Amino acid sequence: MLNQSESLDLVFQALADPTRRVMVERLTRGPASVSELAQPLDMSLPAVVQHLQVLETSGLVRTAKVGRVRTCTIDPKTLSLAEKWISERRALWERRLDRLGDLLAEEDD
Amino acid sequence: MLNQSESLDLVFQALADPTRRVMVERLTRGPASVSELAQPLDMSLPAVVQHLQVLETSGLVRTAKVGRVRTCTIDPKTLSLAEKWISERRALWERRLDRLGDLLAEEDD
DNA sequence: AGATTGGTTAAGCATATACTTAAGTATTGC
DNA sequence: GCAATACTTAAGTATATGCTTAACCAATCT
Repeated sequence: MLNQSESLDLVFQALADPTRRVMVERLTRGPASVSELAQPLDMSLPAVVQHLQVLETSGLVRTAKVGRVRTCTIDPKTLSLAEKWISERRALWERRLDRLGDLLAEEDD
Repeated sequence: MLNQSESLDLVFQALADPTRRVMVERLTRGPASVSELAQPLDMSLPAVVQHLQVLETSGLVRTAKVGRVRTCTIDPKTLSLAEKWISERRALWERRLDRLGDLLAEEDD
């Protein structure tokens, strides 16, 4: 099992590549096979599969092979993990700015 | 000027490192100098500065030097950029699941 | 059965990342 | 002025990342 920080490492690392984000975008429109994912991408199939593995070990994507075709889907829980980390920091920062505003207002009294 | 995709590359890449996330967390509690940022971190000062540079070129952090001390603050706009990308994908995926649910419900008629 | 499709494995390579130590440069305090 | 503080610069290194090509395997189609 991975701890929270290691998971975030993997998710943000996975999202840091434009090819992988294109793959994620494609998958938000529904499941796809490996070759469907590869079709718009300008690189070899093994390269696509390597990106797919990064997405899979990050937890962002789940895959299952039926016959000879591997079907890929998004796992939105992992996407939320990253979203939550960011929104919490932003909230903290904004609360701080509010407190700062209050302090300045008090000083005007 | 950077395009949207390149910005996202840099932001997610910046957030993919636990040391840098700790630095961001520290900065959400208010501005800090380089040595204050370095203090809880178990690495050399140049290493911290290198991380700081990654955060700065990603746009997540802004710094300004006054006298001999460099003060660092968060730029929440960049944090929102990443948050927005994720939430949009998640929304898209959830809408898709809803439509799928509707379709299945119709089939029951 | 033989060819095609869809994906996998392995090996190699160029560049990027995450550090390190050593030495240097401006402020600032005494 | 001299020392301490707060970085800064440079150079080196080990590991990771993002590809490539070549060869392989296992379902499916004809």
